[in-house]
Amino acid sequence: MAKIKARTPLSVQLIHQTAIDFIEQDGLEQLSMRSLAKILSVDPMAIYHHIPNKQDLIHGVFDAILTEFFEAAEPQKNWQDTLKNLARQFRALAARHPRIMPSLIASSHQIHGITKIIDLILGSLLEAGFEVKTTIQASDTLFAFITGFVLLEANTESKPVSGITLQPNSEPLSNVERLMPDLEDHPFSQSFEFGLELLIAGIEAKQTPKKRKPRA
Amino acid sequence: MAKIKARTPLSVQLIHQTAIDFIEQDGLEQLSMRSLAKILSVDPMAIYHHIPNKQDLIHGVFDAILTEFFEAAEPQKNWQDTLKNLARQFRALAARHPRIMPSLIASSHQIHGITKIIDLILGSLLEAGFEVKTTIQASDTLFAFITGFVLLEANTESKPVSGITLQPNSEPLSNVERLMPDLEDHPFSQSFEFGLELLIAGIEAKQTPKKRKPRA
DNA sequence: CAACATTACTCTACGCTGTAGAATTATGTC
DNA sequence: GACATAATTCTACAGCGTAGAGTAATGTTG
Repeated sequence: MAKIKARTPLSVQLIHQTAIDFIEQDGLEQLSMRSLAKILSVDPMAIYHHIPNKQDLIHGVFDAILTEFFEAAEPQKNWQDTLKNLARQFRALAARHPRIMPSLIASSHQIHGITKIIDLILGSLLEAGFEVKTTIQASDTLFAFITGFVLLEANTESKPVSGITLQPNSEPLSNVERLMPDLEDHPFSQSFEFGLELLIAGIEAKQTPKKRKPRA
Repeated sequence: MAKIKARTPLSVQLIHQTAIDFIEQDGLEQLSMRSLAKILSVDPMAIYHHIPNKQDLIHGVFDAILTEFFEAAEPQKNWQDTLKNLARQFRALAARHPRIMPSLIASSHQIHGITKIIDLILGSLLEAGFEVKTTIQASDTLFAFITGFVLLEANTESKPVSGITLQPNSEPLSNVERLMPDLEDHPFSQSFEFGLELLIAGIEAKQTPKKRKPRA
């Protein structure tokens, strides 16, 4: 009884990609080493020959996803455009991976790629001539806005859009109720651009006059 | 063999409070129905008589925590102060519950209290005379900033502060490395105030002239 | 080809999880 | 005391992550 299966050998990349597809389809909470192994037509423990444990698997998935981002977040011709592009690309990534990004953001510590994003932001601002203090403050603010927005958007989209879950509670939530049609019509892109432009303009206003133009 | 234990009867409140204490001490990932039951000196299944399942338990904990917030987020004498106070109180809540709030924010959909916060923000802006469109955009932006910031702060604090986990990767992360002393010295409060003031000022600038003062 | 070393994978098992359903105990009412 | 109802416990199941030992595939050397 010869075995017919000429199986493609397992690899870290294949495992990551399969996990990404799985999560995007069924959600992270459904992902188990066993369910993943089943898709790979492999014993669950085989995965452990390539990846030390489930946490590392998930972190690996996160970092794999983020490499997509770095390819698109190239520096632009001024720091404003660089940061705007960075923000938009991060949001675009979330649109491509709507079920992975929220978890990624929620556990952003320990993920190398996230530190790299902060590094990009810091670098842009420093190069633009901002003081260290302003740079840190602006970076924190921008990073908070971007990640918070992506999370808000993902959480809102994933909730039963029509017929928002209004518990029969005492308080009326009058504004959300009253604005519900407007809220549903209003595209998140506009809110994102609103906040992004507002922040960049506000940061721009903090530039110390002497270095208005970096030197070019 | 008479049983001596005059046990205090279980209740939803007691369960929630015990869970809160547990999570704040050992982390949400350590919380199981069994570990919680052990602290309550009760069979695990006893909890199910008061709470339908673990998800509801956690959501209950989240909403319980948020009631603390609403007591402190009273309206101030103008919309700017109301929103600043709301933001600061939310951050203060996160400081009091550093291990619960990140998870709360990450799964903010489905949590009634979160919808109530958005309602507060929307209400403040509407009452201040902003157009519906601007109100929604400003609300989304502010909410994103606040939650994103709290998440950033919590994630940063919980990571091994000294000796940041710099993987031996190719890229150097030069800016984060170079600024590390400054980053560690810089208090998050300052970044938070920086972003908050910047956003409120930016939103203020979008007020349509005619309604500069609501009418009073 | 055979013999062996190394790598990749599978099998079995353990202690943990959430929770369904039945059995039991405690409590309140008459 | 008798009974109804509510609160708690017992037992059990399917699933989880993964340790450790065993087996099969592959590569290397004669």
